[in-house]
Amino acid sequence: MHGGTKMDKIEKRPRGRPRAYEPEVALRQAADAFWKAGYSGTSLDDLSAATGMNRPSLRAAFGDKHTIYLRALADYWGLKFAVMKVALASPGTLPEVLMRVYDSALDIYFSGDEHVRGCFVVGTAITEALGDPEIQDVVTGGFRKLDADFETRLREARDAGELKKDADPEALAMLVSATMHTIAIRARAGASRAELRKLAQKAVGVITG
Amino acid sequence: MHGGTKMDKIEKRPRGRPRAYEPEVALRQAADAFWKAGYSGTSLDDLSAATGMNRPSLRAAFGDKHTIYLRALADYWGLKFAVMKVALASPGTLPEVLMRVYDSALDIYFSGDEHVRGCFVVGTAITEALGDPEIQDVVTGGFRKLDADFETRLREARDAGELKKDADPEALAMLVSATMHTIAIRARAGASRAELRKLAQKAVGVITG
DNA sequence: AACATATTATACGAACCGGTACAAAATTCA
DNA sequence: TGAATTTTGTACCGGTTCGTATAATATGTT
Repeated sequence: MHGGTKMDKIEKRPRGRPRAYEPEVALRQAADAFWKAGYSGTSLDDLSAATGMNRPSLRAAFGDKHTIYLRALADYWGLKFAVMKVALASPGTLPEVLMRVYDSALDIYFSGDEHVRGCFVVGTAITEALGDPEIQDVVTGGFRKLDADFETRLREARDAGELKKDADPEALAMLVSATMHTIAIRARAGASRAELRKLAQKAVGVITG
Repeated sequence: MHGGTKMDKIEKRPRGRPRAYEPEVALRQAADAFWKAGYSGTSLDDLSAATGMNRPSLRAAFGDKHTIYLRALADYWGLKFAVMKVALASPGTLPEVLMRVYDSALDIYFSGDEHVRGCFVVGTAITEALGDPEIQDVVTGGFRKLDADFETRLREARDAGELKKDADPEALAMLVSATMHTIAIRARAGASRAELRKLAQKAVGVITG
């Protein structure tokens, strides 16, 4: 539970008073707070309560509220990219792979300790994106990457004969993303995991012909 | 510019000091403010500035912040339902009708005086839905209605021979909604109207076979 | 033991927040 | 003209928000 993966932190302790938190853990807890109530709906006191750190420590460790949010957002994209990469590279037929994509996404959307959370980007960044170019850029970049990854996999499927020869990988990738987006939205709106999985199955059925 | 549509407001003036605003106009201006920055990101002072009304008047006329937001949300759904109904009942082939659906939605999403706004629900209500059951219910109800309207139209199309006999109207309706949702999200993330229209065309192509 | 260093904890400040009391203003009615 | 009625505008309230200055604490170094 505490064992290190690489060198078990034999790093010489730094000079002063030791930290009372682990940066990675605290940042994840901060992200959880944003995930629940959004950027504007989360105060520094909320972050303080979520992490156990007081405001000055929070500031010293991660910067101001905006910076903390951007870090949480970047971490979320990192997780999503990694999970999607694994799912897209998994073996099986195209429908199986796509269902693995959606099941992996649902794992994230329903990863809250008690309740649903939906997608961090759709649930918190989309609202802020209009008035915050920095957030907007990160969001747009992430969508572009996922679109491209889906399209690549669909092109492979077409070339492997899993789709009709005249199938349009770009168009189908848009629908794969669209299905992801509708699931993200509906999760936050209260739909059950079973319901969303069924939706994904129907979408995959149409997309793969 | 000021002429009435029905009876030109010959209604006898009420007793006291006359209102300095038109309730419908003010409510729309308040909705615009929420639309830009979200529920948590909009203060009563913001609403006051947007409507020209001071806080006490705002309160007396429409209730507290939460109530004002719920009214704006209900009005938005009303507009969206009406516009979708017109588009779905319009003449033409199924692809033409669906493109009219998306063009109508884009009319709303790009109806801001200066910038894009995206979908009011996706852009502002989804973030709050998790922690606000009242908002969540309204959002879910709206989605359900639109899903049903799309499905009805698709079933008609199938029965009219515009879709394969074994087409699944429910599955296709999910994809019609999903495409709407991805457009709503991407609009807020900064995509251009032309780009989104192209996306819609590709999606309609796949959906209608 | 004394000092240097890094973090934590408390407390403060200025601005903002949602909401409201109260007086001033504008109108109708008698 | 003056009373009644309704809205507006100002000012205030308690609480929150973000940020920071400052003191206390816990460690390594000499």
